[in-house]
Amino acid sequence: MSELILNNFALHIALAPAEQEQVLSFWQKRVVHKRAVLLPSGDVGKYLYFVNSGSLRMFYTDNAGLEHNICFYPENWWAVDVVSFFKQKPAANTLQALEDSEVYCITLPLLEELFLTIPKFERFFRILTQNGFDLYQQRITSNLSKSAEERYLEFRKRYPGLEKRIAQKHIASYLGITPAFLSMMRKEKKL
Amino acid sequence: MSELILNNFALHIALAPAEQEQVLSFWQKRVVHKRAVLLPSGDVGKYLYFVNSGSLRMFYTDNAGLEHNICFYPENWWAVDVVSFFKQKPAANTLQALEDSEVYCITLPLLEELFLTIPKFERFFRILTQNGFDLYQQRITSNLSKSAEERYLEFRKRYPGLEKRIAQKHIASYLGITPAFLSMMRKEKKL
DNA sequence: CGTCTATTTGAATGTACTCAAAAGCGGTGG
DNA sequence: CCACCGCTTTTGAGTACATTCAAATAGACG
Repeated sequence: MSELILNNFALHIALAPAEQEQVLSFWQKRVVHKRAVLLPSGDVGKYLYFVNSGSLRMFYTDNAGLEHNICFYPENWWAVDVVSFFKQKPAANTLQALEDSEVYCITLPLLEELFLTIPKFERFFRILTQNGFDLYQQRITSNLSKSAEERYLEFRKRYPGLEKRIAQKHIASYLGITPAFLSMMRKEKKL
Repeated sequence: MSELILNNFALHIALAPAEQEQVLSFWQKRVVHKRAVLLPSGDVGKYLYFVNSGSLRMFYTDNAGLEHNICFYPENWWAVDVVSFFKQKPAANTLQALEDSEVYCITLPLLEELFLTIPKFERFFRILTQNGFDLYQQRITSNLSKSAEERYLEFRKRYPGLEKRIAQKHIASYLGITPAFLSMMRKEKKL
């Protein structure tokens, strides 16, 4: 069986066959059901996740109790509240499954052991953080400079096919518009 | 003379007096004039900056040629296009001085030497990246969930007094509104 | 001091919103 | 397996927040 997570590692670092076997032993495979909460806001992030199948979302709940989707994590994405996990602080956001999903997870102590065992993983996770940084930076400029329609097209480009798998209200929340407006826009513009 | 940059290091790591002296030798002090461009978009980021006095901004120029401010860096802030500097790729954004400023800068090779010489700097810059990540994440939720007025108040809280030092159009661009609307809002709401 | 750019102000406009109602879809239990 | 209940999406009408454009004023810089 070809493991998606090994292909993902291979994007940035080369692992010998023996190392691949060894690495996998650090990870725990878990199945989570649709709507399951992997990290409730306020809790300290215990795991870092790799999504093997299905999809997750991270969202912020505002003072009025409204949820705002910060990011989606379909298969082949890494999901974690960076600050909560690495600094072991209460999470400002919630991590939840959008579909029945299969994830690999690892705790911080084990991740640190992995860094000691196979040091090139330091490099791998540094690159991951930088990519996440880049993603967020693009998201900010996008929110500042682009219309709702352009942002929707960017969403479709970043997450191909995801619009058919998850609720429209989640996409609307990610774009910063109302579900009603997204619905109208898709009809008018034939998107 | 008490160095602002040393106090900044002390926020996350402890340095012995001898180390402090040694660390400073890695940095180069530079004076930049108002409107000077420290990193033009398209160039590969050569330096990482610490702002000792004055202020910088990072902005994205869209297809229509309009500038959108991603972040401000007044004194005691670290300024860098993370992806361009660490991955040595062409910058998507521009880094420019908003006021006459004094900065400390370091190249990537020298930074890597610093990591080898005083390994706890690895930790320092990892924390810095995580804090930047946190900042961006908050900015995204803020753009998704808050009104222009609330975002303006957040800006004032994050950058105390900066609204009196830089042009309103830059603040408007940071907030994602027009200068005309910011002006009107400040008048109506007495902000 | 003059020029250039930034800010203010006002009027007309548009993008995206709220609220409400109807229709559609999905999950659950009988 | 179907019927029902609840949540999601659609649709429409009226509305508000923020925009554009233009002109007047103020401020910064050489």
